[in-house]
Amino acid sequence: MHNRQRNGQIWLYGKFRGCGYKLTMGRNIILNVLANSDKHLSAEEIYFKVHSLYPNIGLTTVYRTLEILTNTGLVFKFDFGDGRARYELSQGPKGTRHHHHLICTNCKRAIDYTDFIDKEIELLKETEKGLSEKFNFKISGHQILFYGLCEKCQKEIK
Amino acid sequence: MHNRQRNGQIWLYGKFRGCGYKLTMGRNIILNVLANSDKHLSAEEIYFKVHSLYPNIGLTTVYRTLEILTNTGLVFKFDFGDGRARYELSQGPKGTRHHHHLICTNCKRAIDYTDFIDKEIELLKETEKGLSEKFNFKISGHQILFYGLCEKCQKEIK
DNA sequence: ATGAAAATGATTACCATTTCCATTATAGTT
DNA sequence: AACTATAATGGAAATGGTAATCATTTTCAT
Repeated sequence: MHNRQRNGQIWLYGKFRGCGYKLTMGRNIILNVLANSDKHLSAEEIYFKVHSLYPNIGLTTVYRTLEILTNTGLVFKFDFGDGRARYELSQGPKGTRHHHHLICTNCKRAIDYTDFIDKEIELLKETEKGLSEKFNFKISGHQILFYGLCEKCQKEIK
Repeated sequence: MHNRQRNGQIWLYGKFRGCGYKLTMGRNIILNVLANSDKHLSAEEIYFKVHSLYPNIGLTTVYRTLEILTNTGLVFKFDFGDGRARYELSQGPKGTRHHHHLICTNCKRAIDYTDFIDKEIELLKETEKGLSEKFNFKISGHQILFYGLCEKCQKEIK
């Protein structure tokens, strides 16, 4: 059992340890939850999932771990404007899984999309280069959000 | 004096009244502050500025007015990820002043840029069209953020 | 000027996130 | 495997931005 937990997300261990952090049970389970779930979970949602697997992990640890993961770049932290942050693993075993988001301004739900990403990425790279030079800004990432009304909310509001 | 206040941002009145809202002193001053200041102010910053001009306007009114302005599209509300929302007028007397942001992950400062916007906008329009169709999503706006280290923080951290 | 409706501000409530600190677990070294 | 310095933990309380409440005041069409 102890072993099963530990074998969950082997590919992450190196990164974690490499930054000088200890790999604890709590952190391991949080990584597992992130890796095995649908994307953009809130801290509280993560806490509930973690808690159901391992009840003596506190919300504090979840927040702390998410902060570390965000700072080391293992996890992306998003703010969709509903007052709670969302977190998702920046890459899976199959490599990066970059995507952008569509946010419903009514129900706050987020849809991921990877369509059109290729063309976007190409433009973004160019833009990043230009911006880096002009503002002497070292760019490490980007976030693209489209706001609007989802199918369901369009009907409800009309 | 009363008159001076009232003449500040004439071009906005129509929009405001057109939505069925009354034009009060407080709202007028908040609009003036937004129109005359550097961009992306937080609610509290707006409150302080408003308060120095007209001390009996409360923080509640600032929040309420900003909410109205955001809902009616007169103001954009941004979330740069530091826990407080930023607000800016969506257009000035000279028309729209759309721009994107560069956020320093260290000092949280935001830089506006309008360079490269044209090419970006073109791509975004295409993307919006594709996404609308695919997800049946009625897109009303977008937000593009680049994260990184500003010139100053690059030196300090190194 | 008048009155219905909307706006106001002070306070309180809310809720996500952080801080504090005494206790416990980790991992490198014997 | 036991030891130890150090980092990690969790519960409770604090924080801080924003929203709700409600009695009072202001706005604006008449």
